[in-house]
Amino acid sequence: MSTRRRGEDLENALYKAAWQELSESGYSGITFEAVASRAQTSRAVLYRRWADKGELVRDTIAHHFKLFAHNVPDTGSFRGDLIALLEQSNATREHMLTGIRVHLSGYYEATGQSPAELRKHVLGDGPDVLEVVYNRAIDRGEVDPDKATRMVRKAPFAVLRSEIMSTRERVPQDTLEEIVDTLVLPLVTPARSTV
Amino acid sequence: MSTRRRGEDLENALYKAAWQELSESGYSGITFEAVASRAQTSRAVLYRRWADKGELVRDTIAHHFKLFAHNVPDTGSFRGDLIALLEQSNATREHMLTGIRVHLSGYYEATGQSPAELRKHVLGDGPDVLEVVYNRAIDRGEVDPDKATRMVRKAPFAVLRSEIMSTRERVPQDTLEEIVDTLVLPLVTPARSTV
DNA sequence: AATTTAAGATACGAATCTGTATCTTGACAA
DNA sequence: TTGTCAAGATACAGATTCGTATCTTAAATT
Repeated sequence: MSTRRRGEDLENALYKAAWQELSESGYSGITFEAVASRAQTSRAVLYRRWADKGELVRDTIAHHFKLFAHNVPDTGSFRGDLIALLEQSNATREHMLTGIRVHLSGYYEATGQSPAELRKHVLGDGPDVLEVVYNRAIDRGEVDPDKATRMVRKAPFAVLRSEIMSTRERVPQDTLEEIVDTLVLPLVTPARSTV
Repeated sequence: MSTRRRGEDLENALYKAAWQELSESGYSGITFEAVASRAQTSRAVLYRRWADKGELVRDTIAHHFKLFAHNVPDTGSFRGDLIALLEQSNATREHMLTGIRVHLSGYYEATGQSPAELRKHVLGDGPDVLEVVYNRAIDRGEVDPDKATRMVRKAPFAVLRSEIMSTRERVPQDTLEEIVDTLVLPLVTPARSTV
């Protein structure tokens, strides 16, 4: 009657359940019980894979973000690229990693790990996607390198994060475009006069 | 032997303990047990005041932020006012309310309250401080009302929040000024030509 | 000084979570 | 088809938390 899941199917179901529990309850609130129940399996299945909460949480976070490795968008325009990046961030909720840090206060204490270690474990240390996009835009003359300060570059992601955190929802496409059009472009576009 | 605390003394000790537990463990992790223990009293004392975790958490948050009511700065310039607002936010960590929202995911589910309701309970609903500052600046001609969109107004606080969340520290004054000078002022300052 | 109030200690049964162990039975491979 | 492996169910003792109830004894009030 009931099919018995195996391999990847099962694994994915476990991670999905664990992620949901983690999002709702945080490190201190997540339980093997709740994860097993949500995944419609038994705790034994979980204990075969993870010895304790620390391992479960660490691997769950890593798995979740491994699914959504960022790729460098190439839409032909800076505006398009940046919106695409925000879309990725919006869809994959990678920014939640920062939010989740609040959620994980107990994790660091319990495991003795540092946020940096977790970040490395989760994201690896590849090249900075955002920098690629900006460099291309500067080459094209779409962006004034002097105006695109560190602060300005970070701003749209900060705003997106803030938006998500207060609504707890995915941000609509309009808003992403509004962020780029009203916040970023006016700040980084080179003065038209100097041609 | 041991003096027995009463009234405000006791109340403050309870709130302090509860806030610390809340910060570390979040809504799902906080327990009457732990709070009582940390406050060096017994659970009975807590149950006399709060019927359940929801009440305890709600009042704890409210109490914590009531200590830091915002007042409207009046420095004479828009730049000064905005920096002052950011300083207040930076100092009182009111922005943590948003961060804590992540921490409270379980709270909303458990109580059926909305973030807006909690915010109202915590901050009351006085006039919007930020709006006062902007209106004054518009009257002075320092700010172009058409440029100061909702998104632009929110941005500096989003950036500050983001900065805090990733460093878990208070943001230095330089950074606050950088936010205002490189992010906000260039966006909202009226065009000089139209005089 | 007498009275009232509530702090703080202790105990309770119920519920939940932990970690482990055992058993049956699908799913897969040889 | 047969054998192996692990999914999933169930049970266990121990720990923790819950909510309540009871008792004493400081600390305020009268």
